[in-house]
Amino acid sequence: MRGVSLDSTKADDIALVIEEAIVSGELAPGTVLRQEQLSEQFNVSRTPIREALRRLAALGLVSFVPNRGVRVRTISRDELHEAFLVRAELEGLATEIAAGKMTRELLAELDECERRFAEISQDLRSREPGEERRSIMGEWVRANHSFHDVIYRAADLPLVEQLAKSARRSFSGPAVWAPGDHSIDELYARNAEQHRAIKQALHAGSAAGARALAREHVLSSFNLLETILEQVGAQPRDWQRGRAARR
Amino acid sequence: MRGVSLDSTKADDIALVIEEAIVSGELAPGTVLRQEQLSEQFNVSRTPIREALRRLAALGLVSFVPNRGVRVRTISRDELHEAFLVRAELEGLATEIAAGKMTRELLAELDECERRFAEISQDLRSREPGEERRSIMGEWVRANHSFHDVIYRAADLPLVEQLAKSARRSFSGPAVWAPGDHSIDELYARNAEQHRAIKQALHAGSAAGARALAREHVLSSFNLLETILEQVGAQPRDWQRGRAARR
DNA sequence: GATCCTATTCCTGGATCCAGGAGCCGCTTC
DNA sequence: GAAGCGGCTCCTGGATCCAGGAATAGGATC
Repeated sequence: MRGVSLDSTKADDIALVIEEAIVSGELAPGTVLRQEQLSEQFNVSRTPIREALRRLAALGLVSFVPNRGVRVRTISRDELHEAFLVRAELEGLATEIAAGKMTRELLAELDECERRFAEISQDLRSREPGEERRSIMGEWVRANHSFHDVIYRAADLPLVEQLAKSARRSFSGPAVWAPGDHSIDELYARNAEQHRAIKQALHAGSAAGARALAREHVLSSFNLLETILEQVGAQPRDWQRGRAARR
Repeated sequence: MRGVSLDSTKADDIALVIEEAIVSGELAPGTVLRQEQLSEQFNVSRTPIREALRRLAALGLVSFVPNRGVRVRTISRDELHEAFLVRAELEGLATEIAAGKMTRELLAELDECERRFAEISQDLRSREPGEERRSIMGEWVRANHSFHDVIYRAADLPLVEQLAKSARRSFSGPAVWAPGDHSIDELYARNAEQHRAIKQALHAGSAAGARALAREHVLSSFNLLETILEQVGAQPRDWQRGRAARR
């Protein structure tokens, strides 16, 4: 395994790797995770694997059925909606608090992130759908996160940050929408505009404005996302109790 | 162990018991949890204990230091504040959503919970400080929870509910404040009033009003709590890396 | 007498082993 | 031919065993 940090257990390392795989969409929702398979994949015994899976289960990334194993959690549209509602409130809160704590350095950093994000958004929209677009999309997601991370840093609310990120995690965006779809261009444009507005509100020190903007930013992402999902025809499957149910 | 539900592993059962012990304050913050001690206490091997501890660590109830064990998480005033901020937003959200979904049955149930809560609050205030007061306080906490639970049930937002409860959990109220202290009588009175107001807003179907009331309800609890903690003189200890750090 | 080094002990993390539950397949029986 | 029953296999959950890190106490050295 690359990057095994000192002062961490194998279980923790493995949990992080699996988590990353789930969030990135590499492990599709519904995938069954076999302890033995994972243990040989990571060259460890099943013990740390089980501890890692316990952790992921507690975080809600996998669902756990006693004596029957774990599988990557599928998320229903309702749950997705809820996750966005929560994020909207928490990001609103964090941004409100941040408004009163922005230093000159943080504002500069925010400007830079905003600029970069706008640049990448523009870049993305100018490209034709295709494979190279997918790679840039990774950049886009990262830039998006950096922007919000600056705000979290300013707000200095670790718990809020952790919860919001965990809610953000519950939806592995790029893994779902088709990168070769121009209908998300609207998302790029709108998001960039919203980031700009949030940035300005923070410059102005407007706590209430920043909160409202951040909240709407998240909610509008959900609305747009929902229409995209409808077009793509994503089908959230219920899977409790498994395979060829009946017949 | 009492109440081992079928279709659950020992690790899960144990995690729940320990969680309860932590939340109720039976296990004081800072307590070191030894695997072997727990294993003989529950009459199991260390394996399920470790899995239970992993789960609690993921939930944030204990902090985990590799090779050095776990201890019950101490919470700083800042963290406590944050937890209340989060709860305020989430309860506000849930209550807003609930406002549009209240059925006749739910309203009746809410009335009953509100009535009971007011009754217990009144009962508590009329008593002199003492041991019997502590037992009633348990009733009070339960009644308080039931009231909010009705709202969560109406809102039908499991994720929000889960997160809010986890935030609520982060502070084990009755374990901290002294039951023989009349300064919290104000809390009882104010909480009862606020419950009544929230109930009325839900009857009126006022989503915005219900949200604001619920949010302020939580925030005001924190404010009052803070003054009480100051009186009691609670001292949140940092403990990272243990004891005699450099004299 | 104080400090640094070392050995011992304790405890956690990981590996391996064993028991039991769940699904499946084939056989039997009606 | 279909349904019910019993055994087989796979896989998880739990117990036990082993290795290594951390703290401590004791001794050696300055």
